Amino acid sequence: MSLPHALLGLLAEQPASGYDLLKRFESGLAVVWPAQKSQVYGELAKLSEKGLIEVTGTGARQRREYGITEAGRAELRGWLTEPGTDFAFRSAALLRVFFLWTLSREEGVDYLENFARINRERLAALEAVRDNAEWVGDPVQICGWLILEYGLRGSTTSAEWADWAAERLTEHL
Amino acid sequence: MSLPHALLGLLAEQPASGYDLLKRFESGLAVVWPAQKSQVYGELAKLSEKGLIEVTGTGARQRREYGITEAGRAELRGWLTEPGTDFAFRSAALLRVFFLWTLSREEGVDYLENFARINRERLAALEAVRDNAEWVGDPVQICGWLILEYGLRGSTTSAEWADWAAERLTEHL
DNA sequence: AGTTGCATGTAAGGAGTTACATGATTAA
DNA sequence: TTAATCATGTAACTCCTTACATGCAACT
Repeated sequence: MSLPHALLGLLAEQPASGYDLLKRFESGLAVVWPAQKSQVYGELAKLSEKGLIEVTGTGARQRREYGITEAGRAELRGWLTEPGTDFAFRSAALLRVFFLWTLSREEGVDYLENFARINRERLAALEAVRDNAEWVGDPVQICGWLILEYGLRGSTTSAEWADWAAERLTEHL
Repeated sequence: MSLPHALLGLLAEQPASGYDLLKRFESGLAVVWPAQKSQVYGELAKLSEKGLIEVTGTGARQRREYGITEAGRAELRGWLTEPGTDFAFRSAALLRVFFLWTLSREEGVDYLENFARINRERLAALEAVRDNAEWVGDPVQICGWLILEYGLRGSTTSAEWADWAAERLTEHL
């Protein structure tokens, strides 16, 4: 159950509407946790029912702004500090690699080269984010910076691995 | 839609029962794509209805063995070669990092140190797999080996990043 | 006779995706 | 007045998880 906690985390920083939250997902959070609008609006309703967030104001175009409650902050804290934390991750792109032996060598190598290319594109995009940001050093931004660095290191590692894997496939298949 | 394709991929290698497939998920595939038994049995029924797999034999204890059909191989091939491939991944562990600023410095550092520890444990487990395996070099095993190497590199990168991130948090928060 | 491992599922519910649907406000 | 953007949702469906449920076979 991560989406509700992601919303609580964003609202812990400042009040926001569903629309605002969706934009903040797209620019940043979506890299590690994508979310659809129907799901965000649905979760906001549930969180509100549970008293973890509350409507703090309304605006033009039936805008409804939510803020986190004390109960919400406690829930967020629990999620961040509980010991049995979920480290599972899923990647369809890696799953495919298990089955590359069913293709020809050329097709397999193509797949891995594409894998490398996608990761280099992502790396370039993240470098642009890093270079264009103004680093003021508030705690929120620092955590974003940590994730950004993870992205930089991770896409580099992935791209290099895919190059290596393409060579191994060429050699051994 | 990855689970049905994962099953097709495993059956492309050799016929197997739901039980067999579950064991093969646990030892290997589950790292990139976890699956529950209820889901596997359910998917097998669906794939069979669609004609992508078929019952190839029965055994003791109502064992039912499935094999992939030609239509199934075509479907698998399509999934592996289609251009608009899904590179999204989800990680609750990284999502949490976005919100470490809501904790104290000590708690944040604890989280990252635990992150590093988990990755070093995983690394050790993968090294054991690598060192205990007999490498005969058939195509199926080579693809497994590529994934294993991804795991080794990825957990190393993740552990080193977490060390680095813990230092940054200590310095800047 | 009892335990372990093999083998298959159902039921219920929550998480996530895709498509559809509506309406208000602002700027060109 | 038209288009873009802001803003909120519902409906239908699939995917995934957890808990429950059953029974056979082999070994001790």
